[in-house]
Amino acid sequence: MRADAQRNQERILDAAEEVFTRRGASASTEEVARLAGVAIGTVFRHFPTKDDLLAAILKRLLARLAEDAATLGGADGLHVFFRRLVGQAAAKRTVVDLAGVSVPAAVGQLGEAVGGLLRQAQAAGTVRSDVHPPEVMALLVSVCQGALQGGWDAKLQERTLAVIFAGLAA
Amino acid sequence: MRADAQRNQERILDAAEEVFTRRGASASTEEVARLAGVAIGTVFRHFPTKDDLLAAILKRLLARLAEDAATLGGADGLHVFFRRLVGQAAAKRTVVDLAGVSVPAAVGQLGEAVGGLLRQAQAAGTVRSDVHPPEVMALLVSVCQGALQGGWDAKLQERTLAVIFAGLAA
DNA sequence: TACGATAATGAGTAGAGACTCATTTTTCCA
DNA sequence: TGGAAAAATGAGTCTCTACTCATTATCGTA
Repeated sequence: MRADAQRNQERILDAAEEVFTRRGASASTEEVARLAGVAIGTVFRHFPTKDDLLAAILKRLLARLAEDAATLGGADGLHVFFRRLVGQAAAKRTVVDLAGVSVPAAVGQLGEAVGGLLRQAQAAGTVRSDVHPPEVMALLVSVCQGALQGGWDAKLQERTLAVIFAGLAA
Repeated sequence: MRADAQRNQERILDAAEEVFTRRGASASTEEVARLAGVAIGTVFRHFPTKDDLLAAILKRLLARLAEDAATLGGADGLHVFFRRLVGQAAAKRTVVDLAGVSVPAAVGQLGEAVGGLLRQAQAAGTVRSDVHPPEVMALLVSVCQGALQGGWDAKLQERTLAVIFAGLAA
């Protein structure tokens, strides 16, 4: 891949994340191009379809989360991850507003990372042993969407997570 | 209001709920008109803007929930309400996907109804007394969005709610 | 540096969907 | 029942945006 192509692809991804994170998935591709400083045709050369672009940034977002989760661990790694996710979602309007996009592989990776955190928390006795990965993922998605929707302030984040943590506690 | 006008307004609301609940808020106004069996102009006579239509059905949905909540009560009324909401959200794609619509009054009513349920549950000793209405609403919204997004099956609904109920328990 | 291959450009196309309005139909009261 | 007000109709307008493609610019190699 030529150097300018690679540079532009990264610029486009960054711009797309910024734009879709702010204005939602219905923002126009032209706005992405403008922010990236490239022509509209360039965006479509790299991502033939708007959905391809959405899928690409969603994949990157999920991969970043999985990576983040992988650096955590220990007795309260899961709790830290919950807090980070909610904090981010409350601040931004993350792009997890469907649009029909799906990225199975990236979701799988994140799932495994979260599974790892859960196992460690259970081993440390911080979390009940009859809790399974699927409901933990479900809670993460829920609380992420909720914070996103409602723009929770710090106090509300803390109190809501307190209930969930109490529910997970041994 | 003339009889035909009232009849059509109700038909339009029903059709809109059906269509937007199924295909999401980006479904076209024409599809609503078609399902309602009226011309497109009639829809715009009753609801001058698509957002007005969305706001109207959101308001009706919230009012219905508030009414539902008001009929519940006792030690586990709150739990029943949680279960119903999640069950509905998992089945349908409820219209709470923003679209910039807001209906403060309807939200207020629902909030009061939920507040009542919380008070009763706390009086009965089913729920901890240091839990406040805002985080209960936040959990409801979260879990509703989560179920909506993920299409939870019955087992996942049960397990996820079990964690939350444990967190709320005295 | 020259040149072929790769990429960028941006005006243009096409289609979808929100909204309008002159005309026709329906309601309902005197 | 007659007729005026209210409502319904639906073809048409207008804007917005995803996507194309002939042309121009840039890159990397020999």
